[in-house]
Amino acid sequence: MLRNLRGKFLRFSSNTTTKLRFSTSSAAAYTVSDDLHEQSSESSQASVSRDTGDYISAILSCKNVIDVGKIHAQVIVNGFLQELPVANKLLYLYAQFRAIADAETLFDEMSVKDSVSWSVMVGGFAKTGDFFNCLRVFREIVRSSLSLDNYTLPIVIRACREKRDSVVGGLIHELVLKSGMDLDSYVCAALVAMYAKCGMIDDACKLFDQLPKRDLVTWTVMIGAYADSGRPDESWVLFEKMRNEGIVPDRAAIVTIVNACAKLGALHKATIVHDYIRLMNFPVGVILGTALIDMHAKCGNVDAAREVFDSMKERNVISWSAMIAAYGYHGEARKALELFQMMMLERRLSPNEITFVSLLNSCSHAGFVEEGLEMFDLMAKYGIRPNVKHYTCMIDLLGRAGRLDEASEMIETLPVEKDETLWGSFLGACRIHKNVEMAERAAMSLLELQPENSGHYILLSNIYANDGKWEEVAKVRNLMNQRGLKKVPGYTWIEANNRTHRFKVGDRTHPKSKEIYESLRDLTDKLEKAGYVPDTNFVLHDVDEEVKVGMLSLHSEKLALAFGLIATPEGSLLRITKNLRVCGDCHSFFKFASLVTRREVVVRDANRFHCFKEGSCSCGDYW
DNA sequence: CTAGGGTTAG
Repeated sequence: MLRNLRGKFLRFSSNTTTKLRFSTSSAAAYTVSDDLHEQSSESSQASVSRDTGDYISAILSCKNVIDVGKIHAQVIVNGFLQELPVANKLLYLYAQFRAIADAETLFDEMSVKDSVSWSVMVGGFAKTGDFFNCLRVFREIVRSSLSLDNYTLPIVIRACREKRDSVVGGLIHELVLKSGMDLDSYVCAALVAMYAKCGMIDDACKLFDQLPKRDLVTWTVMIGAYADSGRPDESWVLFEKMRNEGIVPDRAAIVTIVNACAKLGALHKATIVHDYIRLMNFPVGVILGTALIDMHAKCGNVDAAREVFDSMKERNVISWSAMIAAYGYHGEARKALELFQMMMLERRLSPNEITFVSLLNSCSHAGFVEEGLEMFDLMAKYGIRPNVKHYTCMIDLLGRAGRLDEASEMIETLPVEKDETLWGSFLGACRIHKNVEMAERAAMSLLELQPENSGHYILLSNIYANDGKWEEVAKVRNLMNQRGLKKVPGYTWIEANNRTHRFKVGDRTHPKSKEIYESLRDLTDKLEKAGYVPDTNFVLHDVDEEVKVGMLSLHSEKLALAFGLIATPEGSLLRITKNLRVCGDCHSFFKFASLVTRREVVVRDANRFHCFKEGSCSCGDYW
């Protein structure tokens, strides 16, 4: 049975066979100097076990590959390469210093190898990011009927995770199950992480639930898995559960939950987590610090983000980029640009492609067209070639500013492959500036790229409807029905009294539903008197104008706002989160609402914040 | 002697 499974694994997992690469060993590059030789012969008088230990500690004290090579030479001269612990330790250190070629040479020369030797080789390839060869060596282990061990398995499972190869990963899982080994927590953690990263959250969850014992790492992996799968609320539940079981988080676990809170976007939870970190006196290093910056920023508190940034003793490019992005989300392009200038003054730090995405995004959110163009040109000076994300920012920047022709020309001459986000940005701009032809083209491209996304069909049919092309409308609708697609709901959350409430279009599930609708009707009346005009261009359905107005008033953003108005005390800030981009009509609705109700409203959508105050938005008209 | 989980964009 197991033999069959091994065969199956080998058939499925090997797509190519590569030959081993040979290279000169570092040991060969050294001659043994007299004093080393003397020292070695001296110690050869002693017992074997002591010498073995001596060599191991000598190897451990190596600071670089050259040191390892020197000891390697001694080991050869004194005939200690037969001692597996010694040879394995040499292998391990070559691998640690990423001298994988040296490790391979030594491995091939070793006449006796044990499971540790093999495991170290597998780990060595993984360390250098060569997951292909990592799995290749593992296949040799499987083929040679050596027994699987709990040291090698986590590494190869991680390799599958990195390669997003759930097929091979699943086969390894099967091998583990059928081999009758005890479920090891290292192996399980790796499997859960692998399934999660491959988007198979249900498999990850199932495995996690089956585990007889869960340690800190398995919990952490599962918490992160939920956050990665767009279910950060469940990350939070799991984190509390873990603590209730008496498990104390370490720094990696804390970073994971901070990350989940960033995705949650709930200010209240962000505060709790940060207070907890202070209470537990967790050292805030670069990684945790950066995660905190990101969390505070995404939960709407840029000042707290900046405070963390300023308090950090050490910062890397990621920390700077996170802080620049933080200002970008909040429409503070000036501060983002200032921060970038400050970063340039720090020698030894150079911006990476993400720094520029953050910068360009800041510019596009605030409508800083010229500055954005300048930054885009600056990329070349740092040897960074724009990728599709940079171009998306530029299309967004030009498009929102109404420079559709320039945006369109950029799309035509794009040296990179266009993705759905890029077309989505362009389409958004076309809708803002009501350019039907260009919108049609963008929607068609979206439909080609993602034929399974129902939103694109609705969008395209609406564009045709606006243009009176009813035959085309029917065609698109039919196509959508043929493919059995249904609409995905857009949700809106609002924080009130330390709780988060969720709404979807036309929601009536909330216990205060009746009051919410009354309040909304009231509010709409007031806003219309103040000058708000419903923009039915944003109703994605082919219905009468009157019906469209009715549909607009069912938008989840508005329900959330109406609820916030009745559930929170006057004068307090309203925090709203939307999982899709807020439409133009709601944007204008919020502007008027902030004027009429004298309430400040902060809306987060697609990682952008819109602060509505006294009838205007922090990002001007660049929503 | 060898092993699992953690930071920035979209």
